[in-house]
Amino acid sequence: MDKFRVRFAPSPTGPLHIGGARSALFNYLLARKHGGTFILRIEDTDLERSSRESEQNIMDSLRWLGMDWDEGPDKGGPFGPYRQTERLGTYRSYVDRLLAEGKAYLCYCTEEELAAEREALMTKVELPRYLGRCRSLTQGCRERLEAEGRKPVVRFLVPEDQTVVVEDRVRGQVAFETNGIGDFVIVKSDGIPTYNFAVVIDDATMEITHVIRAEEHLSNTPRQILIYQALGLPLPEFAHISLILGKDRTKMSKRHGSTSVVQYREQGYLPQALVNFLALLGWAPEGEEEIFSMEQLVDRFSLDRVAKNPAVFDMDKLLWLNGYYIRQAPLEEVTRLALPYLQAAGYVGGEVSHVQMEWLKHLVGAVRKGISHLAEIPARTALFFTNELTYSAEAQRVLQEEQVPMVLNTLKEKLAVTPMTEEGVKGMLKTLAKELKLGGKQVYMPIRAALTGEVHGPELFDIIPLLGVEECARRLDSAVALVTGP
RNA sequence: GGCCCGUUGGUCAAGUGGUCUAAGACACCGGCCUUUCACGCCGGUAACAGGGGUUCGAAUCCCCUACGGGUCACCA
Repeated sequence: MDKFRVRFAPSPTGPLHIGGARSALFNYLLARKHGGTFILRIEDTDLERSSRESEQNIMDSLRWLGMDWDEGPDKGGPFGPYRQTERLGTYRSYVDRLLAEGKAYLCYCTEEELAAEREALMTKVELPRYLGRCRSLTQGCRERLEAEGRKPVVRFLVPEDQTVVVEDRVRGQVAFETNGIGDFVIVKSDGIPTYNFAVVIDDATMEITHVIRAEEHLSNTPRQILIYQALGLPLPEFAHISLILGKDRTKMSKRHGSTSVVQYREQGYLPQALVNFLALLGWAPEGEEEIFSMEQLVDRFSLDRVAKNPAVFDMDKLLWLNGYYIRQAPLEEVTRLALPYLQAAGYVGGEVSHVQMEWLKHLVGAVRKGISHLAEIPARTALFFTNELTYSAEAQRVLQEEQVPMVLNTLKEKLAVTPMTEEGVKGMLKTLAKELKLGGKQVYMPIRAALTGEVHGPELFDIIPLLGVEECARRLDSAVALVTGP
């Protein structure tokens, strides 16, 4: 194959959906694998719902995920423009051809008339579709209707008794009968083409070689093929990937929780984790390895191993995968990513000094093991930023033990002469238990409870240096005061 | 409802007629590690939707049924 051109063609009617991101990813991966071209095309023919905001969101999300395009509305390219509303002239010439050749016609039916027709067919238990009432209007008829102020749409004349076969790279041959397809609208009354028409013209004129998109488009494909044929345009290869389903096995929607890429971004998912996860949804690698960087995915991805069946979005696995990436990534990077969450919680100011940064790295390193996404950071680190510790029920119980005041006071003394390093604290803690002749649990649990208010948490040898001698002393005193009474 | 796609453990999935007494991952359960939780390590429970064929032999091929999904817009 001398040329490999694929596209991701979202309609900018909302933030980038997780399913859209996966479609984009599959296209991107294949383009990079084959040294081809990845094109971003904005399908904004729905004037009502499209917005530049959404377009921007989609581009930001794609970039955040690590997908860059070679041609697109923002960077141009030899086949532009890349926004459908800017290609109206192109569509017009093709529509005129269809009209001139009698392969399409004007239709003046009103919405009410169409609704009535649909209703009638439904009650007769027939396929609801357009029956072709305006197929052969006379010139006079047309003039009268236009005089009434009716704006026509253009309908494609669907040939009868034909079988259209979609050659699909993931599904094989899929046949459709044209009799089940009514003459469909290709240009709306406002002069804007519909999706089914614009997509064909764009894919053809942009010389797209492989159309890889979600399965919901499979049923539309025969319509599109009919247009390709009517215009004598070469067909691209098609590949329809299955949908992503929610837990209840219906198409993933807001009801299932977060569906847009930005939401995951905001909750502190790493783009690498999301990409890895999305790739595994509907595609299976050859070996048993499941952790892949974008580069590795580019290397291994192939349409042959894309599944036909829909996949349920498994939040548990995403959480695990994200936690895995958080644990694996360089501490420096995770800290940088965690910073905004700490700032939003008011724990850290806008300016971060070098010393503070080192402290933050230590902090993040101490808590990263137990989290699956960065949004958990504030809750996990709250104890380091509070002046008034609250003690959990278990912590209070632990502090009631009789040896506690003695343990805490001894610790306080030792702290003053202990180097605030992991090793220093570790050694001090060890000798403390030995000198006191107490079981580990009897000394370490009270310390933990006094210092954090909890019975679970990071390692003591992380907590103590992080808190510092003074703060530790303060907390120790508070705890002692609490149990010995005023 | 018509058309189209799909159906391997709770989830993602490997498997393309014999090597399947069916892999791996997440989740779950148990153990180890850890004087906490987690992480990590080790182990375990758990599946070919049902029924007919074809075949010496079927998770793999065909048919039917059931179930799930998609689509039938002047949305994409």
